[in-house]
Amino acid sequence: MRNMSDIIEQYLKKLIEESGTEVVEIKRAHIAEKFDCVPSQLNYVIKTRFTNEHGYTVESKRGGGGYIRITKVETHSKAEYLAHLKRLVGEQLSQQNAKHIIQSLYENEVVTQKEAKIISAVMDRETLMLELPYRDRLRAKILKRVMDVILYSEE
Amino acid sequence: MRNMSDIIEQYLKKLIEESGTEVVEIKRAHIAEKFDCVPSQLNYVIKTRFTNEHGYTVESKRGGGGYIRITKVETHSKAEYLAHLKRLVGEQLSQQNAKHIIQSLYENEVVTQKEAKIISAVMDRETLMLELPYRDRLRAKILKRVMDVILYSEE
DNA sequence: ATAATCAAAGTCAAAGAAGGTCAAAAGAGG
DNA sequence: CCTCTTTTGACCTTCTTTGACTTTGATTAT
Repeated sequence: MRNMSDIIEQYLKKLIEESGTEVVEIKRAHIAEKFDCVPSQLNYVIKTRFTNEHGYTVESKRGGGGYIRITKVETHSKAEYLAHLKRLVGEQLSQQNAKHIIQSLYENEVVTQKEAKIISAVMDRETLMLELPYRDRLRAKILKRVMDVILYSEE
Repeated sequence: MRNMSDIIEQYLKKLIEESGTEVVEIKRAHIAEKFDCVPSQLNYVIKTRFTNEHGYTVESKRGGGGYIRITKVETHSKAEYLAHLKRLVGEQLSQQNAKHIIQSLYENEVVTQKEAKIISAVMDRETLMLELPYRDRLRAKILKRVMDVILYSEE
């Protein structure tokens, strides 16, 4: 094994596997001590090896009783499909195109009807009280974020 | 459970549930003693976990025979409940408060977990690339629109 | 009645306990 | 060498715990 980050990565993945639940909750300082490194190295490991793209979701809480929770998520072929749509969205997105994409998501059973309605409502130009270059940019940003959540939230 | 505040929160919620009446009345000092903490920790727990945004109302009385009464806001009529939350949102909404409200919607089974995650993602400050007075306004606008959709999209 | 006293609950700010960020320094590979 | 990745540490933000002090309500003594 080449370096600390790789070792910690393996360790965390083993923890997840052994837990049998696809979830592991750690104390940053505790792991840091175990591997004799600074706490922020954990942030580095997580940022480079447990990203959405790698198929993980990370939540955390500060303060007393704080924690970092890493969850592994399944991402079959849906990932491809969503990645494709995200590329399609690009940096700007008209309301028209947004509607089409949401319709596609619904038809492919990636979102329910209610979810589709929520997303549509959010991206309506009435809701996004902004002038035009910005509005389309925000809409693109929102839809791409939503797609990430959809992909990485199916338990 | 990770810390005292979380433990006390769970305890109080269990009390409410078990009472069957959506109300619970406690003695601050008594609970503090039970959990071996200072009385003012109860105020902290209440202020951070039993707010209006969370769907609770709190009344209290000082002096001899004093008490703290926590009431869970009735959610029998979804319309009423959503109207209440919309009023709470007002014209501006911080990310913090948005989180609380979404949590409340989830706990009251008005939205699914996936829907909650989608809505949270949309309202994240990372997503709404705007400076501060505008961002909170947009967030308020979005959440209220989403609530409308939720209300009118079922039954 | 009034005042004094006791019995709650409320407020607030400081201290403590996590985790997060960022950029500089150090290493590894080509 | 030059670039990319990893390691470190100083500083930041968020959340929790604690305690001294305040306010309010009830009771008791004058």
